[in-house]
Amino acid sequence: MATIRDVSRLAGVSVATVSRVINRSGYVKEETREAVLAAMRALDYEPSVIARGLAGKNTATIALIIPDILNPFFPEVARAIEDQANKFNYTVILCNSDNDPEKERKYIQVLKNKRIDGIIIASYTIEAPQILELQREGVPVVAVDRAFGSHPILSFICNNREGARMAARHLIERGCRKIAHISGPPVMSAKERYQGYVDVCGSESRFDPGLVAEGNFTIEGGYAATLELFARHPDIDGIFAGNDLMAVGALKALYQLGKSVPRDVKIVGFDDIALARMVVPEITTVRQPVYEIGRQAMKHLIKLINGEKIGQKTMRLDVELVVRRSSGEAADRV
Amino acid sequence: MATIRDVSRLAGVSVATVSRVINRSGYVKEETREAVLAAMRALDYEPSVIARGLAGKNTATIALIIPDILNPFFPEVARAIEDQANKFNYTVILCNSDNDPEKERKYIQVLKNKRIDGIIIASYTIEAPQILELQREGVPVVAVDRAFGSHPILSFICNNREGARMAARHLIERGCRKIAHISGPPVMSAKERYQGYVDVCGSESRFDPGLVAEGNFTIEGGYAATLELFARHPDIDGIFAGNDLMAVGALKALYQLGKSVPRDVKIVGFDDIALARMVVPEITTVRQPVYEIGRQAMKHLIKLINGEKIGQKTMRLDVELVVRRSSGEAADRV
DNA sequence: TACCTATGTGTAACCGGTTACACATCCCAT
DNA sequence: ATGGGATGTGTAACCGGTTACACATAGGTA
Repeated sequence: MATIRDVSRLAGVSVATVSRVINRSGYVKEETREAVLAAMRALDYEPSVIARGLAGKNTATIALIIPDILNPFFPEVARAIEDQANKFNYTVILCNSDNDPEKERKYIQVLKNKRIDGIIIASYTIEAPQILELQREGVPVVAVDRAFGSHPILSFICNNREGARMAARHLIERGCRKIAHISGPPVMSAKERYQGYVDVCGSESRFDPGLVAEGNFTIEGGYAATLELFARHPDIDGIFAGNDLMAVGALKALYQLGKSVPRDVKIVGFDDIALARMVVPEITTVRQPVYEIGRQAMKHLIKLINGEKIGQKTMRLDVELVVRRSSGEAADRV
Repeated sequence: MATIRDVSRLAGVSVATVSRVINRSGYVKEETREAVLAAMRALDYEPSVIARGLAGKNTATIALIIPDILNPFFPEVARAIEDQANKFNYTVILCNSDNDPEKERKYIQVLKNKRIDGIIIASYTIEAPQILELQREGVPVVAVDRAFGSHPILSFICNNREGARMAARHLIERGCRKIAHISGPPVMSAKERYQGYVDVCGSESRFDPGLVAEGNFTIEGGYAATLELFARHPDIDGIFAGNDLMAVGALKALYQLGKSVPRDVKIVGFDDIALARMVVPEITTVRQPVYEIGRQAMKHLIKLINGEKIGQKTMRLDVELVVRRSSGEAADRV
């Protein structure tokens, strides 16, 4: 690998000049610039990221901290971010935090030590003070799937409450009279979705707090919650699950109970992960613009890295109801 | 952040001595060692990974190159590797290559420039020469889910052919008389699985090359292949899909065709990704020890990084048949 | 006693970039 | 003519580690 001194020697200039050409900084005569570029090409030279990192420049590396890549929601986030990062010649370090604050802290420590340029974080556990501390230390941070109230933290999140309302309204329109909700764990997005459900169904005459059960955002949780709900209310005819995984769990439970979806019970999920289209019947769901969230997160992280002053607050993206078979009217063999 | 010179000053020794303590290299008097350690603790010192990287040492970073994290097989690989890497204080850069050789080449270029310590690669497209070239340049490489014949390349892969035989035999045992195969794209693992299927079913009197269709390892592919197969042979009663995704596609197609699984048709997949347990009925499949493959890959990559001389060849791990509902005998409402 | 080896530590160069500062021109306004 | 800003380039220090080499001392052996 050629070094900057090799280039400077070949071009007959000093390393400072080569550096100026590379960084488009300071003054360089056009002729000199071309000579340097020619030398760089001739030597197939590429500046060492490590060396520039040490010299205080960017390392062209960002970190993505997520709870668990095995949760099918996160590969979609990761892919969006990786694509976007790639476009800007950034490289992504993947960190699974398992929602373990200790693991998170350790990771952040290591990442700072590696002088990564910024962090995109999707975590239920991290709190505002920790992020503000990072910012103070000069590490740009963008949050996704999580908001931090009025703290000056840039975060991209979807309109959970409105999405939940759309889901509930859709079930009502499809003729459901008794609509249950499988909620996520007590984290922001789950709470907002619950709120949306209550906005629409809370005033119904048939409403009952027993129509809500917690499913922890997992298939198993959705399965168990569904069994629990039907034990309490055998006449439930609509389920709004707080995410698609739990909707799939509900589907399995209903199959177990001998109920037909959508004939006997209609289901709506949230997120629109690929899994929603993999099962039979395909699941009606509220589509989060995950790819767009990833794109925006990365785009803005780069702005922060480049020192642009941008307003740091919660950005809400619109959701969209995607109607599929699980809430369809047609008789169904399942 | 404290530097090595801060530590050396506080401990009253030279930076060389501090470095010796950090790296357990050379001679250091026990007393001195303790003084240095105390100073390090007092200053909350951690050596800069960037600086050691520049000075020719490891960067404690490895890269994982996979085709696409959206393919549900790869999050499982990624998680195993990340866990293991973490345990040894390594950090993982995630690279989606989309099986695009050009993208792969570019990534490898960037990774070399970042002086990563090694690469774990799962790619259908990369060929032996490129890996051997990397090795020559001093970059340790381990392949997973892919083998390179007799080339001195360390790779971890499962026993595809034997697994396929187990799947086919299982279908026969469950009473299937006409067993079709949905094959993957023309890559090594798919070919081996196809071979295993032929080993068992090729000699059956009812065997016919028309019982094989290609499904490209995707749900859509499995779906289309199934429709195609049944158009040719409406009496197929068993399907061995080359992976779980295609098995799920087959499931959807059979539902479409009004066939009941497992009553009319039994299905066996391959891999045992989480999805196999998410659908109804759950899919019988040949379990690849993905986590173990990841563990071994990382473990051996570290050995290579540390310069240990280890035999570099293909390591095959055993598979296991996991019987679930899709090949069960009970009548089924699906 | 003289010499050798093992032990212990410091100095300074080096990894490959960036950049503050110095210095030299050139051109223009006064 | 002259002072001053814009332009152009080089020298050398610096980022924070590693390590070759030099040097000092201690203990053992011939």
